[in-house]
Amino acid sequence: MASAADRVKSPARTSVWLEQRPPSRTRRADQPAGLDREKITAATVRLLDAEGLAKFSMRRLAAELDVTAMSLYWYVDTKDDLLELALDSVYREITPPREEDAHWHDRLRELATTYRELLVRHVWVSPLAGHFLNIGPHSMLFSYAVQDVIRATGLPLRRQTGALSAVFQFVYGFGTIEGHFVQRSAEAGLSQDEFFQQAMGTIRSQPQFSRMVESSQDLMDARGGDTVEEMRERDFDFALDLLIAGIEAMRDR
Amino acid sequence: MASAADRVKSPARTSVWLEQRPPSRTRRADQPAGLDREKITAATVRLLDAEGLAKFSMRRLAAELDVTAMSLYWYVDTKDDLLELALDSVYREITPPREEDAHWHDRLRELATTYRELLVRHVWVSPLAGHFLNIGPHSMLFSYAVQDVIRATGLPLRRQTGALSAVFQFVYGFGTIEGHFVQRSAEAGLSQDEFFQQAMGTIRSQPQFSRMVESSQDLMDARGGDTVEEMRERDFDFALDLLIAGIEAMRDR
DNA sequence: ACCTGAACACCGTTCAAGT
DNA sequence: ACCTGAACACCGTTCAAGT
Repeated sequence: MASAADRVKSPARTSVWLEQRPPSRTRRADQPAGLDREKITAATVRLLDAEGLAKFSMRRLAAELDVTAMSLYWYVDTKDDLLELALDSVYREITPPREEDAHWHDRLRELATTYRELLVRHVWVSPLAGHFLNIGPHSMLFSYAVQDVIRATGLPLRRQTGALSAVFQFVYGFGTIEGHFVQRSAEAGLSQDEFFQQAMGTIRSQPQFSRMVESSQDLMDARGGDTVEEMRERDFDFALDLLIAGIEAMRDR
Repeated sequence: MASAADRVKSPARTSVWLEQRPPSRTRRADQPAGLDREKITAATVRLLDAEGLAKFSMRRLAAELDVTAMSLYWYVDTKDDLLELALDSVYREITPPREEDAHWHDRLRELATTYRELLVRHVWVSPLAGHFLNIGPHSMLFSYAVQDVIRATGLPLRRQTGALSAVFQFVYGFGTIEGHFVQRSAEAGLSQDEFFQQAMGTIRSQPQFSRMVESSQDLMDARGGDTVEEMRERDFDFALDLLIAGIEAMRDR
């Protein structure tokens, strides 16, 4: 039994960036609402930052642009296309450090930090980056910057994809969790420390969890740092040191 | 101006696992539809595996259980609660390796591999694990297994959270991307290799990408392995070796 | 105690029609 | 070329009502 979902336009599109249509859908002076892809994309990013991925809708975006939802479909085929455009556009914020003479340790640390900050600043990037192909021009530039740094490690070529994966999948995971925590704190109207204390308190008050919390108390105590942010900073720095040390060790093996 | 979203039940719930109500909502013989939380959770996992997170809805699940959507709300407060229950339940599949005498290298590799497989088998776990607190009983057991392994590394206590983060955030990111690729291939009705070839072909055919693809051709060529799966396997193994070497190096520093 | 039907306030998207 | 209104087939959730 064929459902509507089975009747797919030929061929199934996997990304906005692979569409054939000329990218000439740009603003013209006589356009009624003065829309174009850039304007729509910018508004999408603004809305996603302000209200989150869950609340974002074509109708909500249209209202923001003083237009009906349907007019957006003149510039974009689907909501997913729009999200892909928004996703790629924020990678512009990562300006690859072009000081090629710096030690790769520092270049790697800088790139990892910038990426982490991007994921925290735009929490919606993490789910979307996991979901789309992410081959837009700006994310491509980022991924080539990553490749450049890995090349500079001196690892044999056949090891480089694995090392790249170790470092940047870590940063992706770290930034995802961090961004989520920041967002939850803000939603609760609390500082990160207040939110952390409250969450721990609630968990500890549940008898079924007390045993588990105790067993990891030593880890928490030894983590060091007075605030949640400080602890996280130490963890991130140490993890990067660990990864760098790992790369050195594998290179000399 | 107060919107409906501002009027929040006191206090804002952050997890099913923190609800106060007695967990006594269990099956009784005389129940019309014979439902209970376990049955509903199991059906949720089945549906999520079969049709994905995007297509999952309360109405769809209800149909699967031969019941109206509203009857589900007797057992669960919101759709999110249900997703949290489903999420935690699959962590049951990770049975922590209880051979405490094995070398921590092997225990870490085994735990990482099991976690990776979980993320690939249930692609919907990755977005949910990023979104919820993930403090259910089964995920707790997993996270304590992780702590045990990290403890066995011999790293000083204050370094352990950072090392834990490096290893398991990497696995999370790796499994997320892998699961997504597997899913996309399956949706397109292609093997992973066919899908990969097709995607590369499409990208290469776009003039705006050819320059970029070329620049990373050497990396791809050197990656080794004849199939996508083989290349991925090598990358994963190497990344784990790198992380283990990094831990050793930091311990002796 | 458990389940249902009707209703509310939303979605993404299509299509024919307007300017 | 660009934008709209009406309509379709969906959502999650509430609430009063049934058994």
